[in-house]
Amino acid sequence: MAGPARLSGPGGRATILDVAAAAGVSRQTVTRAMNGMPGISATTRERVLAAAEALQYRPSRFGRGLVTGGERQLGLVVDDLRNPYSPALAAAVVRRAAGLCWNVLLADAGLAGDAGRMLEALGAQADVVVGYLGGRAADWVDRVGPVPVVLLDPADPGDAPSVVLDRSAAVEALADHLRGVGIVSAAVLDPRTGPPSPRGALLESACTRRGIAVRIVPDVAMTAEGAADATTRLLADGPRPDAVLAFNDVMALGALSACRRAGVDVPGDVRVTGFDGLDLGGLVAPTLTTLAVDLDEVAAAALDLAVALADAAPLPTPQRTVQHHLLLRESA
Amino acid sequence: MAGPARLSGPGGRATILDVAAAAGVSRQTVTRAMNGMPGISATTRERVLAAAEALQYRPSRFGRGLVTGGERQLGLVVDDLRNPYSPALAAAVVRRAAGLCWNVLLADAGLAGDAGRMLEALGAQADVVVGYLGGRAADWVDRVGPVPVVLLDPADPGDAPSVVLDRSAAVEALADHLRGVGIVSAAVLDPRTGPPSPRGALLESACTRRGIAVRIVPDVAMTAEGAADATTRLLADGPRPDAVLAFNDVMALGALSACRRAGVDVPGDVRVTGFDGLDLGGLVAPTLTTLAVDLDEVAAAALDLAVALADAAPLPTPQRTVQHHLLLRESA
DNA sequence: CTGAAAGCGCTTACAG
DNA sequence: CTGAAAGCGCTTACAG
Repeated sequence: MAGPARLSGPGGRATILDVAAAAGVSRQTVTRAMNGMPGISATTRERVLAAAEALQYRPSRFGRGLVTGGERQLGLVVDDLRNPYSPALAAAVVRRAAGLCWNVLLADAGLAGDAGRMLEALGAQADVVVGYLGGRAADWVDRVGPVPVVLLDPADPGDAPSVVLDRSAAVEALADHLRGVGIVSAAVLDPRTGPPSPRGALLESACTRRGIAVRIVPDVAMTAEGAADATTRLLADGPRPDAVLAFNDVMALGALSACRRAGVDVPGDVRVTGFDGLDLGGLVAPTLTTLAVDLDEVAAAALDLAVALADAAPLPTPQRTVQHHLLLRESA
Repeated sequence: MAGPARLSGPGGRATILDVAAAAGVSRQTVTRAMNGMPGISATTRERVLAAAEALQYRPSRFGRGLVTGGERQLGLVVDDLRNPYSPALAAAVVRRAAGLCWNVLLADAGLAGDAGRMLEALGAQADVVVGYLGGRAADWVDRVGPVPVVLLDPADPGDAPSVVLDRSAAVEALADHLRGVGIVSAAVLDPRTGPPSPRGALLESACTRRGIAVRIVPDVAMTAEGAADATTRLLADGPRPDAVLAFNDVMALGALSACRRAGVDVPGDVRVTGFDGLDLGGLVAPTLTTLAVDLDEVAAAALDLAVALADAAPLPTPQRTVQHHLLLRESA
């Protein structure tokens, strides 16, 4: 061929009119062929499809969406996909969303070079944004624009639509258990600089009330290596605690490997616990005792709010609470 | 207020015209206010924004996209987000895509109730689809529609655009290493029923050529538990192999924990290896020796193809090859 | 600073 | 079986 006619779409892409012209039919005949609709002869269909193929025609999702309404899209913002908690949550959200025929647009606030721009882009394409917005939630909700936002585990929910995680009952249960097995001193591995994190404070209070001495170790990097280093120091210096309570499961895994390397038996010499309830904790030896949350429940609550917000339905209580629970395995 | 006027959008949602009417301005003044454009007085802007808020106005992404072109969207299909390999890949793709200002639509073929429908939905919203389509790749590419597809690690690439993973050099290096440390018999944990998987066949051939006896254990469930069970049986029955080569890292972790429970020292008594190179393998003790692939490289190759396909650029070689490499850690 | 017109690419009635 | 018309909700020139 001497080269196709000039194409009209953006970036020189073919539009339905180009295909119609190439096939010598009207645009609605092209629609019928492309969408497998009835009321078109087989030969016409073939001819149209061939023209579409030759022109590399791909229907515009915008043109089509404007007419059909299109599917709903959920923007999911996670913290850091390299921490296994994020993908576990994403998996639960994706599954639930698929059941509702929603698509999921995934963004990683930690990995994004420019989180603000990323949120704008997400807001432009999603009907609702759900996610961990961390400390800058207020700023970031603005960047999302007029699209409603569901906050996951916000530091301060205020009256914003959010899924609140309640860890207090699980922490109390853990403290009961620790006292029951004779723990008298515990160290808490906390990523927070300065005052303890909410989780750290919860652990400290629950243990202290039961006569367990608590030492909060601040500034621990939120990785397995960070927790391993901190644990190694803890085991080497001064009086050894008989329990190490980590901020999350990944950090608890670091604590476990530090104990193993130091020849410290878990749970014989030291007990170790995490937070989150990842499957990961069942793969190591000893298996990890942890304060778990059912992420399917979190996803269900988030989607529940998201659907209501997308429909602009009135939400008498824009918050859902999900409880953590104590998951006893081998390490404590 | 006695209740707002009837709204014109789908689902009774407000459109730009509703806001214009409520604020007593024209529609392009609403556009200016919503998008923070210049050439509008502060008071008018306030009035428009208030009307938009009252009406819960959210601009249609279709209306806007039709005019502006909108951002590119990549549909990413993964296998099963609960296997850590998928999120590791997704993280790499999301990061790379963010750099290109593409959004990522995430779908899980394993979790989806109806994978065919899911792929149609993805095809309708994405400019390119990238992913693991498994054995049914041919059928599924059809379901995606006219949108181009990049296959990740396809069983049979043919001449379809794809990122091919080449594991052969890494397998040879592993076999060299195993022979070097004196291994004489190895068991391969293979999920495949019937003939061995490509990975299994590669391992078998490389070991056999070096005089290492290989026993392929078929039908092993592709989970840590499945591999642990198979390993437990392997250690109990008959002559013990001195190496267990797992199909992937998660299965290798199962093999490790089975060894630990059986009191078998790794790597002293038995050596264990995996496939994939997940961070996970560095968190356990002993750390996992594995045949790793750089997922950033995979993501870069996939995005490279995706961009070219989205631009309908000619692709002389529609395939990119990424090599696995031997990552020696403690377990072998 | 504000508005009337045109048009983005598609599908949905409706006519023939 | 095929096509001419209308319209989805927005933004981009252009005019005032």
